[in-house]
Amino acid sequence: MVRKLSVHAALSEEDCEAILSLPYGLRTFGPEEPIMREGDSADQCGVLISGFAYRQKITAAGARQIVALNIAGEPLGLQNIVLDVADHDVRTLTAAEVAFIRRADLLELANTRPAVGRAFLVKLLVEASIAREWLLNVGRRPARARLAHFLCEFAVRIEAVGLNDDDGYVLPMTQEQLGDALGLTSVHVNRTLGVLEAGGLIERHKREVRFPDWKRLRKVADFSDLYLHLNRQVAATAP
Amino acid sequence: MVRKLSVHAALSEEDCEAILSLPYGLRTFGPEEPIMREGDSADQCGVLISGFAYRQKITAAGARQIVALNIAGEPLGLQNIVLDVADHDVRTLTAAEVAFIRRADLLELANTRPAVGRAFLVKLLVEASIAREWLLNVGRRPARARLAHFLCEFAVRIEAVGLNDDDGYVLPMTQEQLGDALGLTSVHVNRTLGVLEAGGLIERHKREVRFPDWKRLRKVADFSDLYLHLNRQVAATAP
DNA sequence: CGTTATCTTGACCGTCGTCAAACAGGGTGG
DNA sequence: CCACCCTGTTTGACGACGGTCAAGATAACG
Repeated sequence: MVRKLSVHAALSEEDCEAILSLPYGLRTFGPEEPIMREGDSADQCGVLISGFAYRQKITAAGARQIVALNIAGEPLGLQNIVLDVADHDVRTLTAAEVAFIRRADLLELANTRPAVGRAFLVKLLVEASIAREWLLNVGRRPARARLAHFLCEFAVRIEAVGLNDDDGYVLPMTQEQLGDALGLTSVHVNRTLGVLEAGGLIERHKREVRFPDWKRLRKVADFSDLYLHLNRQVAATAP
Repeated sequence: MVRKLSVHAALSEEDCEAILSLPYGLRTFGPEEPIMREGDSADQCGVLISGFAYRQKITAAGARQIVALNIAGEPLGLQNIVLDVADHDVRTLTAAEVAFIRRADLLELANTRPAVGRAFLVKLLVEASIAREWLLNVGRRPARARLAHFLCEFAVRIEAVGLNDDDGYVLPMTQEQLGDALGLTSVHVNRTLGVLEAGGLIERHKREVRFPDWKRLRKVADFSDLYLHLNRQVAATAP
């Protein structure tokens, strides 16, 4: 279950068990509930066991930007390992379960089992890479490509952990949340979805999205999965 | 000199010397030269000894987004420690010197001296935090606040390493680069600079910028330096 | 069934982009 | 020393992409 963590770095069975044997507290959340808040000084890290979560920042003017999406199996407050104060909110998107692990335990584990520490580091770096791609997306792509890119990324990411109903998926978010992730308004997201649909690039029933012409969508989205670093090509282990 | 690295994490003298004693290759760059390219599989990391650098990504349509800025003293290709292929370009902004260190050496050092590994981790996390703030900035703030925010961040960051000529600084970049960092066009950057100047929020002669009313600028920019994690409040060391 | 959140659609407007030209400054070479 | 060019800055006119406001249509939910 938590083994999805090993998507990026090869972890031995022992490593996995070591993680699973850590003391943790399991909490259940409903949809749209806060997990951590900006300004919190947390001494715990979380692992998302099931469901979806997202990270957001808010402008003084009240505008919201969703800065990351998290899928079941991904760690949540990894920042807290060394930074004392959270610089953004973490919230559930859907109902979700989160396993909280004490920072000290995690640090110790990383010390005794380098492969585990490595796995966390990879996760961190991939998240940073995704943030950079989002920056490009929000800063430089027009709405249609921007939305298409998001849909592609989501497709690839959930397929990597086997959560997709093949050929498509149901988006776990409202159009308003979609807009907040893309730097658009919900109204414009709605219209742009319509454009993609009219162009035969997506099909949808309610929140379910399918991709009748994946190749063309990728092209429109200017999507390449290089930045997701899915190939597991983790650097050679230390000497 | 390289000691600026320790801005975020307390490093002992020994740690610093251990870093300095690593074998490295020093390279000198002119302005606007590539340091690493997307797709490269580098086995080296760099430390920016002097000058400024930036990271960029390019759209298929040719639009550029600058996704990060690097100041003298900051590490450059830290991603390469565990990720095999670079997902973005790194280029010099001004003339600069870069010390290249082999990945293996860095990994070994991080193993033998936990404080050093910790320092790198903090750097990584702070960079990720900055990326999130940029995402908020580009996605949700109008041009005036967006530009003001950038100017504030730059002021605080270079002051943290003592590179500012007190009360202001000279921006090491063209308005076009500024636009590419902010998701704007150079034309609009120019006009927005004019607006800030007309409002008495900044003064400028050529590329030198001064801040006659720092408090008001901060307010307009909606700037809080929390996300820069400058307070050195690094989490308690491992048990 | 009523109540609420979400989606959809329309009309209108503004911020920002595009295209283009003029201008300033700094190097270079004749 | 001046003509020349190249890069960067500034300014104008115009247009478009996306935002705002508001209303109606669908669903979800008690």
